[in-house]
Amino acid sequence: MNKRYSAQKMMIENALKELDHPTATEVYEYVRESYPNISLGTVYRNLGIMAEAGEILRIPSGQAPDRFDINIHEHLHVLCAECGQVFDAEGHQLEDLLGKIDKLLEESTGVHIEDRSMLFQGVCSQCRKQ
Amino acid sequence: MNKRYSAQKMMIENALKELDHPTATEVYEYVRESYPNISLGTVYRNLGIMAEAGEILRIPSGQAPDRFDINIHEHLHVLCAECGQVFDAEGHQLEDLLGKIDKLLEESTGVHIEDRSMLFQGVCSQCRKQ
DNA sequence: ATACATGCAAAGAATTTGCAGCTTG
DNA sequence: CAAGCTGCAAATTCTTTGCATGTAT
Repeated sequence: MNKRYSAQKMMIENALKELDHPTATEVYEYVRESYPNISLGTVYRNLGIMAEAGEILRIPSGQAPDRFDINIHEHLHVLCAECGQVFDAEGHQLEDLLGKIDKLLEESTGVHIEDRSMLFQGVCSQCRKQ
Repeated sequence: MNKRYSAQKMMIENALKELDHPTATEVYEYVRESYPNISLGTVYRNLGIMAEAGEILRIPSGQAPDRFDINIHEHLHVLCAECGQVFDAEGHQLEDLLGKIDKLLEESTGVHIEDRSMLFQGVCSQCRKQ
């Protein structure tokens, strides 16, 4: 999967680093500034491949376009339902709580938890003011 | 929001009770068996309204169609990656931990959490034996 | 009555895909 | 050179919406 390293893929990776949880279109527009020839299809293709390979994270948001995250590190996402912005959260307290949840779930369901995807939603402080 | 109680809405609610986390299309097909005239648009419209009103849960899944859950009650889903079985989990300990996570997130991100969708994955005890 | 809901079909948005041509190893 | 990737555009898939008509309160 993704054997060759194209200039496009590098630019897409770079865009993911520069932008904050961008959508495919946002990545497209960012890369476009320095490389106008790139196509949206290529962006989608690469994001899909990378997400599939576990190199990046896909954040589904239901009614809005998916967002992508280059941060693989254990952390949670909080999505503002109003403006669509994604906030990151992490910390040892959070990890602690998540670990306890895993344990509870393993006890009650017998499933050995290996993976979790969680999305929290609400309204951010800025949107609440409006 | 949804002032009138149409036969269609009742059938959609019933479908949500009968089916396990169905997609809009699955609801449509279920209702259709007893009421062939219902339209997919109506199903989407009602699911959207109900989700918006907090009467049901929308579960975004990224590349697949969204799923809907009539169970508003605090509970988690644990999916066996091997056999595909979905386990439900709930309890006051779990709620306690989730509440704490909400609080932490609100403190660190400023977002007032109103909704969360979480999916845990692993291998169930039965599949582990094989 | 009349405000709201429906069915239908068309529109819209997000994402995927087929294919010919260019690129990388 | 061959396998893979790109750009383009058309196709798919999921979801929403406009409008004329039906229906619950």
